[in-house]
Amino acid sequence: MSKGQITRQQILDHAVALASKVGLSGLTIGRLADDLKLSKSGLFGHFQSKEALQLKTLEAGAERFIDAVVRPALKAPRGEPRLRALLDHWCRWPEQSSLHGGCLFVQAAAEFDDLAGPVKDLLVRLQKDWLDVLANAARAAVSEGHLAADLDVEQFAHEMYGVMLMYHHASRLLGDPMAEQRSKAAFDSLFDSRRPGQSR
Amino acid sequence: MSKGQITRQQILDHAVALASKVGLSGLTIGRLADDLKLSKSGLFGHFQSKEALQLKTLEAGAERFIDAVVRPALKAPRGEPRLRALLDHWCRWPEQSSLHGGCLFVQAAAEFDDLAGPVKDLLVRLQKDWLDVLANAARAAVSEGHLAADLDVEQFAHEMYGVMLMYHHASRLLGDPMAEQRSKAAFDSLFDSRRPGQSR
DNA sequence: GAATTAAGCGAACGGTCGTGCTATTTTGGC
DNA sequence: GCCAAAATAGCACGACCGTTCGCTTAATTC
Repeated sequence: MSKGQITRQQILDHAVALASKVGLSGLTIGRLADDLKLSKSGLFGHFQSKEALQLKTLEAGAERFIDAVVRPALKAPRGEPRLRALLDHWCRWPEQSSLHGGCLFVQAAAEFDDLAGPVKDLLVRLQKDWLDVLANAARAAVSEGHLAADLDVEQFAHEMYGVMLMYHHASRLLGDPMAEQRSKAAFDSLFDSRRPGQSR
Repeated sequence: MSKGQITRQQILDHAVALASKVGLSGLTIGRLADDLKLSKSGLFGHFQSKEALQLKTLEAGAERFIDAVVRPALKAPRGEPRLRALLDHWCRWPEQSSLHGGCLFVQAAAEFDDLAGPVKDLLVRLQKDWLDVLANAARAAVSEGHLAADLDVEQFAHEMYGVMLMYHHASRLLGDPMAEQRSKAAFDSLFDSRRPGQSR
């Protein structure tokens, strides 16, 4: 890997962490350069615009997300254990990836939800991919017999992500010490009400 | 009401709408002044700092929230109907209050979740109040016999807000046309699994 | 209607923003 | 060890940021 690619990677590492705190808009080339002891123009040269930096930062964040959440969860057995692992790893992924500002995507979602453009497009694609991951895991749980055969897996993924979003909100903004417990309970009852043979 | 208070109110009206799009940090005195055909300094004089403007904007948003969500829902009968009304009005409150950028508080939550200071403090207070409203409505549903007597009402409020957050995410960021339907279904099953006499 | 206060304007301040240039240094292949 | 190429620095730019000041105009009070 060439020198340029190395520093580029270092930049993105820090950019992901910084953006999790201040958002992709709050992400600033000057601030980034100061932190990394580069000149503004030197750093700028790696990307050709701020928008490109934002896009690369999102992509880098997605890679870290896969490493911290998706891949580890794949080690858990298909079905219920894997779904639980996805929830667990999701709750821990910001701190585990040293994102002291919480989940990068939750942050970005609020910023870009009504700001059309390439950044939003990428973000939407990533979030849909994530919902697909959840839906596929739910589908596997169905075929394992852990969830009801007639389950709407997209609906399940939707509700499961809702539990995660609320965890993020409660733990980060409200500082609720019961946040994790609450979300686990929410997931439990979500799961329990969809078990096979459940009266619905 | 004096002249000053009138324009001050107009400023806050627009500030709430603008902040819902660009956030409380993206909210800019210059932009605000341009839109309202005021001078920057003239507008600035109404508040003495940007932080004060942010605080007043949050407060103004809270008033509009109460008018658009809480008060209308109180017209519905206690118990299940009122809970459903809270969900319905919450989903519609951004557009109903012409917040084209979605819920001001969801936006602000992402911005300030790790930015200590008076703005975050106020936001946290408002969000806790909102969860209390939900919990109290759930408590009423218990005493009406619509929900199980041993229900953990705070837990219920937590899960219900999660459904709302996911609605916001799905409808605004992802543009999912099924968002409302999904959230209604999520609420239904949340509610159904807590009915009195439900096996848990 | 005069006196007093409030409201708003315009210009300016020091900063930081993203983004261009042009040099200079560093790197890597020969 | 040379030389082209890549990486980085330095500097400047226009724009906008929050904030301050002194001034004018408008509203309120007596």
